[in-house]
Order: sequence, then structure tokens, then C-alpha cells
Amino acid sequence: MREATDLHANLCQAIAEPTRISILYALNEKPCHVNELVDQLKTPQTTISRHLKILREQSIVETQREGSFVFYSLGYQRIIQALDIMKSIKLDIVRKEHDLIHK
Amino acid sequence: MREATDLHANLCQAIAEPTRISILYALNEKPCHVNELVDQLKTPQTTISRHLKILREQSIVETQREGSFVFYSLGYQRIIQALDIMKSIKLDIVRKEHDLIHK
DNA sequence: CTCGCATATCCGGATAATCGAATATGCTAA
DNA sequence: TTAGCATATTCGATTATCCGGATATGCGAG
Repeated sequence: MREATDLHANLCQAIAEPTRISILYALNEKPCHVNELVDQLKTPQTTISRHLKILREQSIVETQREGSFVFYSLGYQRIIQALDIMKSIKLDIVRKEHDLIHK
Repeated sequence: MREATDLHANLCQAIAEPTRISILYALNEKPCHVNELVDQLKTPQTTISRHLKILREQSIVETQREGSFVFYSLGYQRIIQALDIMKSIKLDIVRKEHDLIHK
């Protein structure tokens, strides 16, 4: 199952980057065009477009042209469920570390 | 929330690698010591230990010494839930691609 | 067609991840 | 103590990832 695991890892890899995580949560609120993401995340357009390309290549997001704008939206809403689980685990870990330090 | 997102991404990053995914699924079956993983995954011991270190640093796995062996186990079982969601999404994507090709 | 905005790609350079052999450390038993 | 197995770390080399400025492409308005 090497190959399947590689594909699995590729998908995980695609969401394992701070800017891309922010993009996914933003798109979960509502579909956006590129410049909305640029403004919202205060990140250069070049950088946003590069990350969007990575998400597109993994089919995590979908695009729809509307005039000169390109709207992005989540292809699979349950990617947010997976991210939320990871977030809650991280929260548990941080809390546990904090408790250890403070006796 | 840049910092929180970075931590979130670090955790995601730690699970986004084929060998580490295989290790996590193996540990989900049962706790193992290092050489069991080496045999099971047919991967050099150096490589396994390096990946285990990364998982340890993120508190994803826990260790317990027993004599000269070190047993590893999952620190948070729900990491498997997150991985399963990602796997099911990947499966959907692959199926969709397949359907497109075969009309 | 041309202009201008929206978006995508190209480029070079910096940083980080991966590998496995070699080597070090830790523990047990004799 | 020493021998030997289990595990961890160091090393150098390779490969991947990231950044953002510069630039290219796509589309609508005029």
C-alpha cells in the first residue's frame, strides 16, 4: 500500500501549511475571489495564488470564473472536520504542557 | 492568530509523510517497539527512529521503556479519525477522476 | 485594438525535509 | 567489567518547499 499511502500523504501535505490552513477556513466561511483572500490574509497576491494552485492540484478547492474574477470554494467540506480535529488535539497538547509547567 | 495557525500547521505537517502515516496506523493496531515497526514497514531503523522522533516532538506518540525495548503508542487516538477523513476524501477524488476519464 | 484590473506563472535564492550509513548511547546479562 | 542487542543521534548529500518581485495571461470596458 505504499502508493495509496503516498497519495494520502500528498493530500495531508497540501493542508499542512499555515497560509493554506487560513485559506481553507476563510473559504469555509464563504467562497471568495483571490483578492478577497489577499486582503483578508494580508499576504501578497503571488503567494496566495501559489497556495491556491497547490490546493487546486489536490482538488481540495474548486474554481468558478465570474467575469474577470475567479471564485474559489471548498471542494470537500469535511476537510474542515479533519482540520478541526487536529486543532483540538493541538489544544489538548498545549494545555497539558501548560499544566505540567505550572505544577 | 498567526501563531496558533503555525502550531496547527506544525501538527498537520508532522502527520503528512508516508512513513509516519504508516507508523501511526500500525500503532493504532497495537503499541509496538521500534524493531517491530522496522520489520513491519521494511524501512531502515535509522529512518524509523528519525520519524518517531518527529512524532514524539509533536506529542503525537508516547513512549514507555520496558527493559531494553521502547514501546511506542498513540498519544491521541483521534489523530486516526483525522487521517481517515483525509483518506476518504482522497478516495472520493480518485474515484471522481476515474469516472471522468471513463466518461 | 488598447487599457487596466484580476489572476497565474516564472525566476532566483533561502530554508527546511529526507535519506541511510556510520556512530553513539542505553540497557541486560554474564 | 565486557559483549551484544535495542534505540537514538550525527553526518553529508540530495531534493523539496517557500518567498515575493517581475512578468505573463485572461477578460471586460471603451
